[in-house]
Amino acid sequence: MVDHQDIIDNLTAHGIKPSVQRLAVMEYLVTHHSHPSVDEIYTALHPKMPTLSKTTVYNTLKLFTEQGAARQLTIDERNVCFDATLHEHAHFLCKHCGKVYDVAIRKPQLIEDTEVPEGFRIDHSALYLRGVCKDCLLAAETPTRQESPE
Amino acid sequence: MVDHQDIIDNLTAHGIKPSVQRLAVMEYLVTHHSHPSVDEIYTALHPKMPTLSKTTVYNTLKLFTEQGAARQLTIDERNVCFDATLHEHAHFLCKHCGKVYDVAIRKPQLIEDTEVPEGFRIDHSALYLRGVCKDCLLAAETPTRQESPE
DNA sequence: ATATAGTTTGTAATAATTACAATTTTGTTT
DNA sequence: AAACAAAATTGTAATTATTACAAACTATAT
Repeated sequence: MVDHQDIIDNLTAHGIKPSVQRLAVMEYLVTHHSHPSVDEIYTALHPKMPTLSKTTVYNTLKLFTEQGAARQLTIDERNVCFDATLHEHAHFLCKHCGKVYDVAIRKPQLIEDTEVPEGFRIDHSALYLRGVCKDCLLAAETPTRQESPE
Repeated sequence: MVDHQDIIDNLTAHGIKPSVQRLAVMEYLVTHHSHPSVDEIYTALHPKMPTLSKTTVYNTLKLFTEQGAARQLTIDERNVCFDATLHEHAHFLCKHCGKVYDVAIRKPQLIEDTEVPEGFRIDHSALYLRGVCKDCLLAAETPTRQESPE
């Protein structure tokens, strides 16, 4: 459903020259909402682009983040991951399977709920939730019915 | 102002046996609200406890987190850091100096502002803000009055 | 005093990320 | 279209955070 030209326009609109590698990374981001890590993106793209370097993936995602074309998530302490969905939303990390889910925010502007000290400039906010996702809860329940709460 | 016995009681209340090393780490946490990293804690304690191992600091903070005696923050992508303040509050990372500040939350229960999917279990939420702190803004303004907004 | 479990330690291994110089590609000027 | 300059990509090496793990140590119970 994602038009190639849309991706080019998206990059261009963020002041990013649409090279083949950058297009590939952005295309991966907009077609996979799994909040991939650098390694995940590299591993997925490498077979079709054997000359792609992991450094390029790092460089590209850094550029995307700086130019506001993607968001860097630090919800998972093991590695950062990325999201090209730009509207305000929260993220949920399942501590069991490690998946990161998007969660809609009812009332935008979370910052207004905080008492940010006078004189501080806020550029960005992130709401991270942790717990166990539905799939993992069901899977844990079914087989033995013997599970620790953590 | 923090009584040694209070720290012992705090650990015990969380089911943690108060060894010398664990006491030292917890004491550091409750007397330093800088949201220290493992390395910061290790470097601070090592001179007075030359046999202390960095692995022990890792083990100890992992134990604290698991037992609910401390929180692990993933706001800074460079390394995780820790906080022994347990009441609900947000964190602010200054992208210039790297300091992490506590920020009070006006209305608790941020989770209620999100549309968490049916069947998910949420154990924890974290609100992370990023920007530039007052000190860094002032410092950037004074000398030249020539600053890029980022 | 001995056995046992729990804790700490140091080292080695792993994994994520960054630095950097060489190469390739792209764009521009002649 | 050749020559040049700038930008982007690549591969390797270095750095850093974290984890694995076995040995040494400590505390506790018998």
